[in-house]
Amino acid sequence: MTDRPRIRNIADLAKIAGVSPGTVSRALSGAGLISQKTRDRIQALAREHEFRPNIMARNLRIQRTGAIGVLIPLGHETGQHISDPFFITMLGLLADALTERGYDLMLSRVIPTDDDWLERYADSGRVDGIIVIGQSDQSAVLDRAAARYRPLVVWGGHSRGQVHCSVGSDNVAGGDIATTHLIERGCKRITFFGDPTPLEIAQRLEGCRQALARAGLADALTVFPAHLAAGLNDSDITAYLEHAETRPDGIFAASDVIAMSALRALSELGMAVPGEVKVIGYDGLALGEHTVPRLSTVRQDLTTGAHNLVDLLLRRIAGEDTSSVVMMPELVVRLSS
Amino acid sequence: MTDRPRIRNIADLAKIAGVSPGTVSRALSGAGLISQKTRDRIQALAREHEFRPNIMARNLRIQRTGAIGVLIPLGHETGQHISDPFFITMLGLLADALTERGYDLMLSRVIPTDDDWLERYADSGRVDGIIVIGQSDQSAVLDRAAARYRPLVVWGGHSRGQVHCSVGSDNVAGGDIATTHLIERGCKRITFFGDPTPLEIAQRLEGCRQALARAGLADALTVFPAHLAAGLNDSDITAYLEHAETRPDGIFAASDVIAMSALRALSELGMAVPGEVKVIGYDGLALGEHTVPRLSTVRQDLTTGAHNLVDLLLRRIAGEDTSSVVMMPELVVRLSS
DNA sequence: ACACATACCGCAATCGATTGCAATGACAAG
DNA sequence: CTTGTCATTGCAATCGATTGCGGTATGTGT
Repeated sequence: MTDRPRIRNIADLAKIAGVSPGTVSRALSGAGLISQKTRDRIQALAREHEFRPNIMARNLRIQRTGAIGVLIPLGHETGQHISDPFFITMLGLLADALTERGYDLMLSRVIPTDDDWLERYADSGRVDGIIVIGQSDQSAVLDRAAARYRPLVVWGGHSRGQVHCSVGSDNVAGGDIATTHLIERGCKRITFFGDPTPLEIAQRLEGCRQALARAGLADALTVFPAHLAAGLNDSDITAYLEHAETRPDGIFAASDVIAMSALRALSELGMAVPGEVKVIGYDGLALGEHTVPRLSTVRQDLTTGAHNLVDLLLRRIAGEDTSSVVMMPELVVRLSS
Repeated sequence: MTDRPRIRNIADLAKIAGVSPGTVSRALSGAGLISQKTRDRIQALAREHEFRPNIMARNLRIQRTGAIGVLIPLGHETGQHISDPFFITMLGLLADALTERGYDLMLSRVIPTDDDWLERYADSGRVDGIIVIGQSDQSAVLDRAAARYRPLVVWGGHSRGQVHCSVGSDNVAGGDIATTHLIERGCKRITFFGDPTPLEIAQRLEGCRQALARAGLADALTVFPAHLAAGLNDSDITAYLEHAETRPDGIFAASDVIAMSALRALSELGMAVPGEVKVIGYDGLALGEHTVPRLSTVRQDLTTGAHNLVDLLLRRIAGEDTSSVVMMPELVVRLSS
């Protein structure tokens, strides 16, 4: 074999090819003026020696990394895990969307301790742009970072006056849709399951109130601040349903995960769904298709959501200015309501 | 403000600090001989100007990236999505484990078209090490890459003679445990739900056969090659159960996701679980706690699995030689069996 | 006051690929 | 045979941080 001396960089390859490093670079990177003959020759040589140019060096020179950071701030609830079905679904979709566009995905879970975690990450030069999943309770941080760092988009609720560019569904409308559906099904005593600390949940609750008010049922609402995290809820929810003074005949869960917990609690208490209690979730996750009974829900189209996030981000990276996108959620009636 | 000229590198900062770039580097990176006084002064200056050293340049010089690549090959089944609950759970746990050890996680979905995707990725210099989740049908590729590229570990089944370092549960034992449990519960007609193309599934089926043989029920087994992907199964499974010549009284599903589909199909067909049919899954995912009835399963401890993966990988990065780890799975009896 | 050790700091090479500009060569027209 | 043109290729600076080595200032002991 002639590849005794391992080829470790473009200069080595240039030496055995009898050309300059610059020529090798042009031959391998595809672009640039170079004769077809030498290009073919050098590419063949590179293949033969299993040589691939070092990406880090390229990144440094080129000033781009080809990677997008996906950050998941877990501010309001430390119990909420990165393996939460919602995050995870979104993550998978983002991975697919970014791969299609030729970007890698750099995942970081963030537990905000200080208030410049986002700016630190942005300045580290590790990524070309950042997608944050969920505002959690970090809106201020997001706004401050967005003012200075352009390639940043956020999945979550949209509020008037926010500085950062966000993609999300209209949570108020979604809350309204869900509640209206329960009302149409004849529910008179509705309980909202969810802790309204994060913006999106608060908006869903607002939509819920709005629908009830319109129907003249303003005081038919109870709010039970269930955790977002799967698993933390189960005993709480069971206890709540068991001891509630007036049992609800309709449950609007702020997420599908919470709805699943509710379904199981109801089943254990022997309360028929949808006979005695009707249940509707929020998100439209795949797991809702597998519950018994199948879960009615308000679907946010996460697939186009992910595509929107990526699309806006890449346009921002290209220097464009983009405004937020609010998508319309959609009622999915299955068997739980 | 004095920060008119934006500080973009340590040379700029060195200039306004009146020292050399090298000194700034030493001051910021913590290590190196430097007086406490200048260190404090320079760090203060850096903070004041919101300067953070460029990671790419550092990576190039240091020859490490601080990132680990997590690859998910989707070889045997294109329908299987990255948002599959199992992948996603593993991904979340890996993200946590890697974060703890100070590494970032670079996610890539891989649809193997050629047979050097792994080596290409390894040589790109983008990451310090690679974790592959699931062998899929790529064992040959894994072995070839492992022979040359040290920092590589794989989640999945272990087979004699494999070259790559793997972490996983003993699938044969797991299959045995599940089947033995069904037998003890009195099942006489057992159906295995799962396509045994991937190594791990084949091993679970083998364990199943082994347990049946031991109990003298060798011909009590039917195999229905259900897809691994959630959602693709539902109509197939319903159709199968409806028309099967002899209805099973015990179902061993090769994954919890398949088991969920089976549970729902059974519920739709009005077959009582666990009364008429007993069901057991495999994996021990959180979603099994939310089904109705709660799903019995064979748990692989994914948390320690993820920690093992990270641990072995970091030791390999450090130059150590490590051998594969096979963890013992554990029976979790809930209400479906 | 002198020799010597010590602690800091600066210099400059280095990591590996990219790219503007200059230089070389080939080839055609005059 | 000379000059002009164009296509290729080489040269060297550059991206930004790190680090071994050598130099300078400071401090100690006599």
